Amino acid sequence: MPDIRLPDGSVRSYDAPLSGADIAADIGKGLARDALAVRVDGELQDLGTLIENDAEVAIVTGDQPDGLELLRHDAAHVMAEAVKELYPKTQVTIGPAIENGFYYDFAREQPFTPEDLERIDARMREIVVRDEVIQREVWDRDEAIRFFRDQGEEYKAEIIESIPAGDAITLYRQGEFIDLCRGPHLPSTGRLGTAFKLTKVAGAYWRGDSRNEMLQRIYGTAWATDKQLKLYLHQLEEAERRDHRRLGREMDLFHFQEEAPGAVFWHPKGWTLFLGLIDYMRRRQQAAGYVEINTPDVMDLALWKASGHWEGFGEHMYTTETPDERVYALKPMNCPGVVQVFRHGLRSYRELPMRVAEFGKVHRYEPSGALHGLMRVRAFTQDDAHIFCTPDQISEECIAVCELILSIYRDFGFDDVHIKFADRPEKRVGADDIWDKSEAALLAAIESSGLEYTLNPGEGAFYGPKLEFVLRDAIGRDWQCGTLQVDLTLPERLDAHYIGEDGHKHTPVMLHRALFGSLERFAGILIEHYAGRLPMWLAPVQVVIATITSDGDDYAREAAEVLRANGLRVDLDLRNEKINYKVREHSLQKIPVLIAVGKREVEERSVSIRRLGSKAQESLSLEEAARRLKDDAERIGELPAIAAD
RNA sequence: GCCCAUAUAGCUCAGUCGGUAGAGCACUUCCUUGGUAAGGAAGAGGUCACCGGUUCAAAUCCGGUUAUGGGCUCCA
Repeated sequence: MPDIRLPDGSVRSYDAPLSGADIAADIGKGLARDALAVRVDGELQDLGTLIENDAEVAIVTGDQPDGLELLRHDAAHVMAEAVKELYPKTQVTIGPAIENGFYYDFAREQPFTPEDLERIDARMREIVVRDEVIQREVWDRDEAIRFFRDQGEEYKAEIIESIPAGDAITLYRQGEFIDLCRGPHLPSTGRLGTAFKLTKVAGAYWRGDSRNEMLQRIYGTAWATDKQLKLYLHQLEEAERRDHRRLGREMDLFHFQEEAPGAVFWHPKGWTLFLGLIDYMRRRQQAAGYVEINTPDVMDLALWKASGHWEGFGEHMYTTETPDERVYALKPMNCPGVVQVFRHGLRSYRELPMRVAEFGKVHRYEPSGALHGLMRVRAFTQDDAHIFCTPDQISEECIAVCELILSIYRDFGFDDVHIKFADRPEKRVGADDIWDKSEAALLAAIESSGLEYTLNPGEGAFYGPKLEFVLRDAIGRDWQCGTLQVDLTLPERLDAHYIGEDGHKHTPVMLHRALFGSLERFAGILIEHYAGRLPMWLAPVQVVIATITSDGDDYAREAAEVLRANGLRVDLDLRNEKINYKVREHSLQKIPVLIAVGKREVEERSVSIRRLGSKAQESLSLEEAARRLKDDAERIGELPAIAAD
């Protein structure tokens, strides 16, 4: 005779076991209609599962995160059912819910075409209308394997085989379609509703292993209501508008061309942004006690053999062919070069910690399919630094780096940075006890800094564990930017030492860190983050002075000189065009400040200022304007005033 | 690297059944001197990514290469 406690604290007593569906119906008609599943004592279950004892029960609907996830998972099942109906020879594999939607991986010889997607979409809607009951069944493992084998579903059989013998297997049946699934599921296909859309076909390796065959993955998005779906699709379109590749073209920042895949041609405006970032980072590093060096781009391959990079990444390194017998390599990393500077002459413990920065341009032959605008290139500039220190200093230095990174990110308006702790990978150098030490040191640092982080097991660098600072692009793709790595191995391999207090040689600890990570990538992220509307201090052109009639030309030139003398980046627009035209053009170019100069301004020695995103005009004397704009341009860390177009 | 798709003027895109290429914007020149998101006219601009094949004839059909896009794998 269960007493059911509901989320609002109320208790309902029933004199017989009943299901979540019964409870929902008892509470109200609307809830009965919207109910997707039920949470019993915290555990998500099918709506039809009988509740026999006292329990805390919450009815799950599509407007809750876990309800939405169920909906998406069911969308994957319904898609698989549709595909099996339309293309019976296709094998199904796995199909989970993901952020914003779902996918299902299919094995089929012929590729799915966009027309196929339309057919599948239409069939899915039929299955929703059919409102097939979704039933949970418990099967014997071996029987389940036999069943799927008989159906020609080798992949499903393989999945079940990897489940320990003796475990019960749950299958879910909807109409003619039966799929292996842990569940829970919606009570029937009708609950899926119509707020879904198939978005794309892509390749994906079976079990995520590139040695395996490639399956066809169909992606879709699914929501609780049509309104939410529409909103999401609209957001996607908006995000496309801020794609850095598109803005890079529109704003004349950079380009790529076929002769140099994965390498950037920076145009004057883009390079101004790039230099602005370096300039900013130099100041931050100087303030944080770093020195800066520069090391050769091309060095003898022997150096990378010693470091271990050649062994691990030789396939991704550029090497030279010269009249020399020696083979040189284009640097894919800065660390070996930095170590050469450190080990040049004797170092004392008194010099530690020694924080050595380098804006190093590195070349890596990345797989062709990995290239992606500025985010993933084959030639990029790291704001790299290596901190040589004693074991005692690790923790303090790591904490300082974390604080520096986050402080810098805040200056650009990134306040929700994902931090991941990546520990030892399978392919690595260095003894396990060394790894124990460096992992513990990095972990202690992140713990004591109080930052939240997630684990990324086995994803560390080959020489040490790392923290990854992850930022997100316009359409939600994550990119690693900053990184901090503890390395107890490379200094030894590259023969770096210092003389300790005891007068003996010791091997220093080396911390590798990059804050932006790749200048190219960070610039790309920034462009998307600001939707091209860079804050004044970063904007390649900060002010455009536009004349209204040619009578203003001389005064406009003079005004430009005054502003430039105040350190501002100013363009002049003296063209024989109407002011409306000029306003439109420079607004589209996302110039932060537009100054119009007409008869009135010439007479009053004033300027009329219009800021990006606002229609308001402000009239100031030239001197006052110069003072204020200079102030604005020097103000770092404040978001630009972004108004909708 | 793997799967799928795409490649036409600086940009965005048309181009039917295979018959030697078109628009808008941008650009140049001229007219217009206009007060806050597109003033008017004229002109110039293309080895249809590249290589090969089929054909009397290829932007169009076929094969290959390269690059790009979306994913997967990888990312010192």
